Amino acid sequence: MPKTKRENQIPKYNPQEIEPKWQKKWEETGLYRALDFDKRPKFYVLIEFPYPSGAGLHVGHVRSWSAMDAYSRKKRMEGKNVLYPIGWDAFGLPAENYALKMHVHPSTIVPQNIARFKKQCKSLGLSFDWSREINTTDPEYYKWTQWIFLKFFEKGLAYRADVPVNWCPACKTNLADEEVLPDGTHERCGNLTEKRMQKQWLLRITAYADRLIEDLKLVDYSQKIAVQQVNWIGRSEGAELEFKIKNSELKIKVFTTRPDTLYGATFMVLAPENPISTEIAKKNKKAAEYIKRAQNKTEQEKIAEGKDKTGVDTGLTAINPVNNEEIPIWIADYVVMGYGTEAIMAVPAHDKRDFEFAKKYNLPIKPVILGSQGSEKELAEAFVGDGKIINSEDWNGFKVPQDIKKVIGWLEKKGLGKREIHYHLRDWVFSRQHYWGEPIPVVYCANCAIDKISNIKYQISNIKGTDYAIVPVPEDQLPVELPYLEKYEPSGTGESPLANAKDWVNTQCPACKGPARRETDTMPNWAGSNWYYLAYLFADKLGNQKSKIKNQKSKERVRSNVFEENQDLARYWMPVDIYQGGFEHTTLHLLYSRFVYKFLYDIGVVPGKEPYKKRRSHGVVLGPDGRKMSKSFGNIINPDDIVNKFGADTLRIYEMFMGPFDQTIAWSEESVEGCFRFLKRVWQLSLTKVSDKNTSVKLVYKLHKTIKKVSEDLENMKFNTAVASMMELINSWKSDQGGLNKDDFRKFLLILAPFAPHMTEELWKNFSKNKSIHKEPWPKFDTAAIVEEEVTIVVQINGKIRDTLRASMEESGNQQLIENIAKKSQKIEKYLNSRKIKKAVYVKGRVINFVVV
RNA sequence: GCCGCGGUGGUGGAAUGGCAGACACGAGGGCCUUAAGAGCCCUUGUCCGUAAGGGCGUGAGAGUUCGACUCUCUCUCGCGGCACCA
Repeated sequence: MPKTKRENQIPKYNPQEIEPKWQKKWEETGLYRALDFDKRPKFYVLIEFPYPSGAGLHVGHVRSWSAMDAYSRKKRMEGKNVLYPIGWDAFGLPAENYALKMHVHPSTIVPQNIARFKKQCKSLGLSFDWSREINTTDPEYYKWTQWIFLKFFEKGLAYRADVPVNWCPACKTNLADEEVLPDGTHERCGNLTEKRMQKQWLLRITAYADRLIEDLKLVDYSQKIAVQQVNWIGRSEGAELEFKIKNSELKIKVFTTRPDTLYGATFMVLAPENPISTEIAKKNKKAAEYIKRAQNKTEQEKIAEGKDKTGVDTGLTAINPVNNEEIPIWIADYVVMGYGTEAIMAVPAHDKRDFEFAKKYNLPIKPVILGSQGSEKELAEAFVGDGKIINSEDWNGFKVPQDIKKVIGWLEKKGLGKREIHYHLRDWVFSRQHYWGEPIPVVYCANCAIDKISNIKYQISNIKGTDYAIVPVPEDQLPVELPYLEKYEPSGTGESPLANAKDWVNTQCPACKGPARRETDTMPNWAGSNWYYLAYLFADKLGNQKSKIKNQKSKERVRSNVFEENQDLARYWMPVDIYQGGFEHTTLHLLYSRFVYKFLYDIGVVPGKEPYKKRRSHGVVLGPDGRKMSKSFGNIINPDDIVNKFGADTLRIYEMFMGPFDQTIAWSEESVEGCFRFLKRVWQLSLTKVSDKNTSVKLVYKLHKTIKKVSEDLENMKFNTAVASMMELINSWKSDQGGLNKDDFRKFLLILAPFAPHMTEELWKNFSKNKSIHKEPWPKFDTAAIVEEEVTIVVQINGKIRDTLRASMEESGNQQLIENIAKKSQKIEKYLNSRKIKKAVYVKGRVINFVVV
């Protein structure tokens, strides 16, 4: 006896068999290749290219890429020429740390990791255009990362300076401000960073601060992202003023956003790091001690200390430029270094911090702003609201904040101050003391530093008492290749391990041909991702097709400039239509790459001001226990396991179904099974309930509703409800007596295709022998089919639902008729009995509400 | 402190100002099976009630409205960002 009748007749849904088969086929036919200059409208979908870690693909990658894959597939079906590329961001600390841990050279381990990532991506059936694969560690790629640096240098936007940097003792390198979390820890490794003075390369991102804010108007970023960028840049407008120190040549420069409170300044505060503080400390022991103590505090000590303010009176006085009043000068660390002028005029009556400080040290408090209900009595707290200026001679009666402009105008006219803008954003620290990065393409030449002409031409850097000219490596000598180093551990001294590559370091100066030293610092791991979205456009010229390049003579290839030569490609493809990535990159990669693109625009090699037209971020996928996935918690979900057990289609659908795309969500194994069940049901129904007979009116209605819903939801990136609506459809299909007509089933397969590309391709064989479902046009819903013939109208009494009634479309247009039907209902009659109807509100086809008394 | 986002069943979550809880998970019951699994069917916000039916329900409170998960205000809790930033 056969086991059951069914099992013998119907082939089981077997993703392990179907999926690899189609993946192979798609690759062979180049199904997802984007065509340059194609006549169809272009559509550029970008996901953040991964850093190929040793851990392999994360389910978080899958969430983002599957969803954008579905989006890309729909766009293709809608007739767009879609570019959906992938590459590898393989330089940087994580790769190097991993290599150190595994005792394998990064140049060996990185390709291994890439191979694994690639295999995993392919097993998901993502529709990447693999012909454009890029790798930031390829010399043909980083040659152009270096070229961009040279351009920055040429325009004076890359410079070396002694600046306080964030040093990570664990990673043995300095970091950019953006890489340090508010508690002072390194965002990658979690170790506490320290402040150090060090000579560093910086990129002048501050020169672009206003444009980075202003041009957010040109793009569509989600509110959250735009706000965070604006906050980070932290623009504030105000005035800069000078206070003379009594009996001294020194002057204290202050920046204030409240020049209107100038008459209320009762003391001044210098940051301990302010050079004037240092000067004062020379003759004042107490001040010197205080400064020393303040500078030794770590970030965490400062946090522990809270807002409790400390300070020291210098005994000196400053002269208020408006009224020549003499006020004491203090040094206190609540005035921080690195912002403004590192000195303030303190107005305790109208600033919370100054108020606290004044109370603690018994300093005078003088109100100069009167609020609407305010009085001039002793203040219990600082008054920071709007009001009228008082006690301020010429300014009395001015209203703030409106009249602050007038105050600044007044000050400017008298030559006492000027309008000034300050930013939280600081220049981007662009050098790292690590091996695994792009070498910075400059050399240091002592000889050229002596030469007077060169002196004008080059920046001079003093290293250990000797002046060196910083000579850029000429473009035709790029790339400056990273030498192979057996030992590449960071030294911890602040010097890059590259300094040990003597043969490489000692070189010839490109300018004077004399002996010179190469720069040994490398670029941060953000360097390669600054322009990768452009690299995809001409990937074939960036080492992507190695064989081609190796055949060319080296000189030929350096003479050409990929940016200048491929502007037509950039004009065709740029800007990116939608850029999707992690929220954590908002003030890192996203901000950096906008800055770099703007620079490239300024030097005329890219066609627009902004690289990304639209930016959305996705939520993090947490472990099943609701915590961040991590080895130490043992809660990591490996996508391979899910693919092996349920197939890629199930994994993809689950990650889209799990919740709203932009929301953080915990993994749930049981819910994955639910999605697997869904696909199994589709498979089953396709084999049992598809026929040549007409689909019932009800089911046709449901189908077209679903087509409409899925089309809209995909467009709005509401992947979870798109999947839910298809589940609803199959529930109706399952319970429907007849099932779907072949042609209607075909339509259903088409809308499912972006979500479950393998299964739908397999089932599509019944409709087309040769043409892939992914080449088919996106179905349109039939407006006539979704017109309802009958509607349910809710009957309310005073807004409470008491009954529902069915009416034809025609009837629903007649309020009087509906009212009458409703009134006749037994349930309603009960409520209307002996009560007076004050009015009846009718919303056509929806609700009839009787207001009764 | 400032800015932004959010609070809906046992769980993840749905709902152009118009039937709250779609869809899924979990749970309970049943069918099928030697059994397990898979599959299928029913129930599942909560309280009262055998039932019919009814009361209550979207963090709390007020408001606007014929009608509020949805809009406004106040509060509260949670998440994220910025922060002695002058």
